[in-house]
Amino acid sequence: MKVHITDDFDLKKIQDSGQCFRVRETGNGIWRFIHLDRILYISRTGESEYEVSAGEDEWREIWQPYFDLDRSYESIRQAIPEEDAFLKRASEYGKGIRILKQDPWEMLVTFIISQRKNIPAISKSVELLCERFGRRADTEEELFFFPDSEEMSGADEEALRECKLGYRAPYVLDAVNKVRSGEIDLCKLNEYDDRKLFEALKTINGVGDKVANCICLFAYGRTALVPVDTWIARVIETEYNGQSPFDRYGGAGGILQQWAFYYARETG
DNA sequence: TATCAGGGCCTAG
DNA sequence: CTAGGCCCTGAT
Repeated sequence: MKVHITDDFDLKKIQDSGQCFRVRETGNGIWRFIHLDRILYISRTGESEYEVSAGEDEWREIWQPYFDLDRSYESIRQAIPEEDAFLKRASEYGKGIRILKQDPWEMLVTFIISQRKNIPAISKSVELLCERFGRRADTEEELFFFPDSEEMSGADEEALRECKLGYRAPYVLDAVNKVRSGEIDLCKLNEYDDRKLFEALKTINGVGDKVANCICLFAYGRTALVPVDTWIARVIETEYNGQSPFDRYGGAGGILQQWAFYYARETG
């Protein structure tokens, strides 16, 4: 099926934006995305035209929200004043990135794993986790879904360490326990305001400010929240004299953060 | 081969 | 509030 996307949209930049770790280019300009047990193949076929493997209903109900397509990123870019030269530059450089609305459980586990790792190492661990605990997809290529909390409930620390989780293994076990017991209801958390959501996530072992903000932004679409990692901390220090510029942009701070992160990481 | 840093967080003091 | 320690991997 063909779809039209007129707003900023760049598959390669989305893949490299550091919020998703299982997106692959399968060749010939076709990108593969996985959300829960859905797989999407998508390629650009014209100025604002894309070929997608999904039907109309699935596109509208699953992938349109997934890519946050009801929001105009172009107008967010244009609202940045010229005086804010760095963010102006970063937003143009990162034009095409979207904040993906991904599965909360997957984001919780993935960003617990992410601490003190680089992106290739995160991808490796996530892939091992999928192969070991996830369900195999009914596809020609060997492909595994991200394991849900039930599928991971049989995991012990040793098995997780074999997935290269290191000292994070007990953290992930705590996440499994809290979700399986109902102490944390990832679906219910959606009803909380930003602050409550953030605090609830932090009750899980291994979830600090940075990881909690990532989950809020990349799973719950809380675009006002700004994860501060080493790259963003560096930007705030060197470009803004230690004064974070992101709060000035209210509800869009998290989106600007993503442009800044991408720009800083890609250009050194 | 050795060294360093990596999308941090927890615990002690 | 601040300093170590942590388990490894990827990069140089």
